Amino acid sequence: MAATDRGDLTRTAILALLGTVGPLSRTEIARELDLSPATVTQLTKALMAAGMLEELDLQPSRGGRPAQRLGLLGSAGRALGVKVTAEHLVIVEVRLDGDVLGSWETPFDPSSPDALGDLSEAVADVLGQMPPLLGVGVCVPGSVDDQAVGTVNAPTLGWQAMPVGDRLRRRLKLPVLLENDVNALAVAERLYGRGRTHRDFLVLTIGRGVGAAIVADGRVYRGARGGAGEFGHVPVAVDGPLCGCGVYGCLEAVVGAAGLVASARERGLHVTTVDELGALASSDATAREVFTEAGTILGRTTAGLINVVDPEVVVVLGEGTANWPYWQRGFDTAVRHQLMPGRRDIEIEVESWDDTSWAQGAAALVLATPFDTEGAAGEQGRMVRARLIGATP
Amino acid sequence: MAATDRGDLTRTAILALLGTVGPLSRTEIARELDLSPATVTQLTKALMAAGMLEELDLQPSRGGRPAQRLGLLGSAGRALGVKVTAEHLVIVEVRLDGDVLGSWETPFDPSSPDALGDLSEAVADVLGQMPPLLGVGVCVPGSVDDQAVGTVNAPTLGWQAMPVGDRLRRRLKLPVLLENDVNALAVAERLYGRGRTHRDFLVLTIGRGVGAAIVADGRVYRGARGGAGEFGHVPVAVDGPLCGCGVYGCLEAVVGAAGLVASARERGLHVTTVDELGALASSDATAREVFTEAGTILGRTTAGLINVVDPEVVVVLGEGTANWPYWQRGFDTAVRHQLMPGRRDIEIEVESWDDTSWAQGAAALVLATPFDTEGAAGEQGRMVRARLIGATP
DNA sequence: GGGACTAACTTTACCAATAAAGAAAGTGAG
DNA sequence: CTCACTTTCTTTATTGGTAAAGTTAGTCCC
Repeated sequence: MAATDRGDLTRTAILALLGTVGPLSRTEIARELDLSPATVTQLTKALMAAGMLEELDLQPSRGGRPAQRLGLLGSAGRALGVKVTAEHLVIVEVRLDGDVLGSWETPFDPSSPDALGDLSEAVADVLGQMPPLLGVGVCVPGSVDDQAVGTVNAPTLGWQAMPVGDRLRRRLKLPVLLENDVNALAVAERLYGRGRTHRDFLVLTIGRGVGAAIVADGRVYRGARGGAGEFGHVPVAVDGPLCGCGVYGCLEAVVGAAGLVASARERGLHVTTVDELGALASSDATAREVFTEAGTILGRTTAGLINVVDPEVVVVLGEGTANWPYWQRGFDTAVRHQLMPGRRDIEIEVESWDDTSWAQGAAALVLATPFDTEGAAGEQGRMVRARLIGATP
Repeated sequence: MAATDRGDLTRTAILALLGTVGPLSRTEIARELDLSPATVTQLTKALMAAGMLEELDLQPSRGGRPAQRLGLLGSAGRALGVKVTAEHLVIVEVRLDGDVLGSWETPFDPSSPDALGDLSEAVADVLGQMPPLLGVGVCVPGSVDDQAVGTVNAPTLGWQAMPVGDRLRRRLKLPVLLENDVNALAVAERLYGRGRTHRDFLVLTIGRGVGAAIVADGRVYRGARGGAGEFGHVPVAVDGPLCGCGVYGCLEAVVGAAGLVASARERGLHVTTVDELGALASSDATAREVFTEAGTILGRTTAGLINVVDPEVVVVLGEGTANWPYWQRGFDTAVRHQLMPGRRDIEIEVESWDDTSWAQGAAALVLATPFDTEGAAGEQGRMVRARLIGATP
């Protein structure tokens, strides 16, 4: 992009790279960040002079001069990640290398008149306990209009044009990044998961809602108004159940948590949550059938998306993956059945999941900014990078 | 990206910009190409010294120093665009500003043992008649594996791993760019159509097949293996008709040309082509019903895609648009019905279409390379730019 | 007609990154 | 031990582009 306004982007990218994957040689850094060796030599020299990097051991030679590994000196960056739901907040503290240092959970009412104040205070409380960090990432089940400002539209929370970013920044005096929850997961996946080796992939989430994030050419695609990835609202049934979005027959209404429970009750099962349904499935064929059918519908719809987007890998995440073995029967056959020939070998991977995964995604928003070559995170990203350079003694 | 290897990218971008939209002031150029005014001053100075640009009239002042418009001197670039189908080739000659200078059509048999030889000769014949040009763009109904090489997979043509690019380059001694046909249309749209004002849009094509191209952040998204946009193979019916791809119930099998005819005959109409069906529709309600139903299915599926991709505009193109008034009844209501609230205001535009439109898209591949900041077109793109700089006297 | 203002350009100093060429530090074959 | 070769890193000259601070040429208003 620019020649001079990239700020410390490249410098911080080196620090962040070493922070996330551990010591590397100069050549490896160059390869990883798509720089010339000359540049890496220059920048690492500066970083070493500033006391942020040190030379470590020599790698055994592979037929030429042995590689000199470089390692981070001093504290690696840390960030806070916040997941906002209609009932509670989950906050995690994550180190640059992905290690979770701590997690907190508090009840939260997004419809309270001063919801943003409550949110700010909850985060501030956690912050009080710890040394300064790079920034705070927040993910919400909705769309983020202008990422630089952080205006949130989230029907699930009853939020419309909520100035979440602005408010948090004023209270916390830290860079604050906002993003849709599924997109945040995709950022985390790009930083620590399948994205390290793939530039084009899909992240699918199942749980209360159903979502998708599209990673194209290594970047999370946000769409014209930050609303890309509303996979849950692809129509799958002409006269399907009413969805929370007001439309009938959305995928989410059919295979989301509420849809599963409804479908189970229609079959005479007395369950009120997906967890109960999952527990029942080990012994009850009808319960398994509910999952299988959901898997079939999800699989068919996913196949369509794969045909349109042509990813290398699909990663499945979300609370719903707990019951994945039951989904899988239907899903696998449906996907393979509906994929175009030549794409049937696509890898579909279900990754581990726990309660803090969403919040970890949010933290990744901050920890990924040093790699954000396009400067998409804007002003907030620049601030994060400035803190990374400034923090290490 | 790089500092030094961008070649003449910016210089050619200025030439191409003036070629496509006509004379502009330095400030306008800077705005359009996302450069600083200083850079534009420097580069235009060089281009004027080289005799490629001239200063024209002064624009009336808008409160400050009046803008000095700059215009191209000498011949603007021209390119050839080739559309390959199972029956014939359409070739057009297009000037940088989008003007079509000529068009040719010849029968073509892709299954002939020397199909690539036939193709090369057909293009060479046309080339023989004209002064040298920037390059040749070729679009095919299929996917292009490695754009730099130009290896084509196109089931419709019976082509698998066909080295089209390689062969043409050797015969023509010109830069040759290959692309999927719908993606090529999207490039043209980006250069001359809605893309001039929108960075995120969808191109939908209806006709023999059904396709889509996704333009995200101003770039045509090609997917992991160049196979993005296979919208025609999204599943829409559980027990639908068999599609050419070997799967049952694809959108294309239902609302593609063959699907429409089949559906019409099921209803007792004696038609063998969509053209006949279209002619009949003006007087026959059943024929109209066929289109309306197809429009409904297309609309519902498109709404799903819009929900996932969140574009600003959708452009509908293709032979099938001739009957659009009949599709529209079903399409419009289905789309509005299935779109998430807040997206219902999306603009859907049907553009004019003629037999050479596909080939014009192919030519746009070449004419757009000067703007291809990411250098996606690789070596061939660089050659096109070199020719643009070299050609103008 | 003379400031105050504004928009369009230009100059200058500088910066980030590169290519190209070379130095450094090993391996392995004869 | 020496020579050819490989890989890693460094040096140097150069490039493409920028920000910041002019300069130029108008308008508008008194």
